[in-house]
Amino acid sequence: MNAIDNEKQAVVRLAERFGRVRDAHQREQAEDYVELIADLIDGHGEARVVDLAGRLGVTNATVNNTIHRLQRDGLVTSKPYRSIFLTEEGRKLAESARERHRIVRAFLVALGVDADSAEADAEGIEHHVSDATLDAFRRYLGHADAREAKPGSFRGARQGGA
Amino acid sequence: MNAIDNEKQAVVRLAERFGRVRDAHQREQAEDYVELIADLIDGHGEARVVDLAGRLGVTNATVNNTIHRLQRDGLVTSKPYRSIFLTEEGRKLAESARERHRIVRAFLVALGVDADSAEADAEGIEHHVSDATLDAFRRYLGHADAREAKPGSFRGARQGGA
DNA sequence: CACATAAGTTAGTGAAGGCTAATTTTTATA
DNA sequence: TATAAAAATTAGCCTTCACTAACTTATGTG
Repeated sequence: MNAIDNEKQAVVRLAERFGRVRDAHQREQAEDYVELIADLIDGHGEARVVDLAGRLGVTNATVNNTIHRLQRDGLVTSKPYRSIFLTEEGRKLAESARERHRIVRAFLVALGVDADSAEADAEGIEHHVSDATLDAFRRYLGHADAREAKPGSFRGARQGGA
Repeated sequence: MNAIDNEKQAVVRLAERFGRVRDAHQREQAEDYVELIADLIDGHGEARVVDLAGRLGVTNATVNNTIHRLQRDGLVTSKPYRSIFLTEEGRKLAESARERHRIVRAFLVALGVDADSAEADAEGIEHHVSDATLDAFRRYLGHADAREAKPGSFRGARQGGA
């Protein structure tokens, strides 16, 4: 019953409570946005439309539309011509998305996938891993760490083939 | 340079050639449809709108729309009020989707994920694994098979934690 | 064979999510 | 401070993908 579990439950409740942000694709987009917004705030001090647009590969106008949806759904706040902030719920969603992203990426790297592919695939996979799978990834990382300590054993052959 | 590689290249060429079926979400939907159509043809002898609708959880009308798009994009053929067939290109796409699905599912099971979660997650993950990651999964399955033969070593602890 | 039911299709609606072009606001700088 | 550039917004358009309701075609059974 740790902090992450609490957040996970909050996210589940959130998903159930809000009629909107209901189907998988919308949830994915919401997660991508709040995760990116959190990263921008941490890295730049603020998240602006133009930064999101650049990183997501869409136009400012598209980001603007999406931000309005996210605001309607209670995940972000922003006043016209000002930068974007996460609500408490948005922050929780971002945290849990980041955590999954981090684990998936680390898992793929531990499995022997090159860093670029691992990052690219983690981006897509993070939205589709159940708790059961995420736990399996965590377990594997635990064992991989243990093997790291006493070298000589198998750790994913033929790294870097792309 | 095996048969699967040839198909993979064909799929890549297909994706590049057709202006349509261009973005990730559409590609995923196309893969889901052709994979399901292939399964239905193998299992029932034919793929009908009503079967697709039932399995995908959408209405007949929605399936109809999508089938028209897939037909436009050269992946399926169907005459009004008749069942649906895959084109050669559709069949190749279905094959490669099935192969990825199979590997992802087997990999998750080998990692200790329960069968139901593995199946559910594979459905989503299969669309997001690069060749590099798929190779890593295959390698792990190879090693897991080897360990299977001489028991006693690690094979994913604490199975069955939904 | 008639006709009820199942399956498939069409028409019309709506939201999501993308774009461009035009406009407004903010910011930076000459 | 005036003004140019950057950023944000709005308006209008498009496709996808979902729905319901109404209709047509196929199918199976009395």
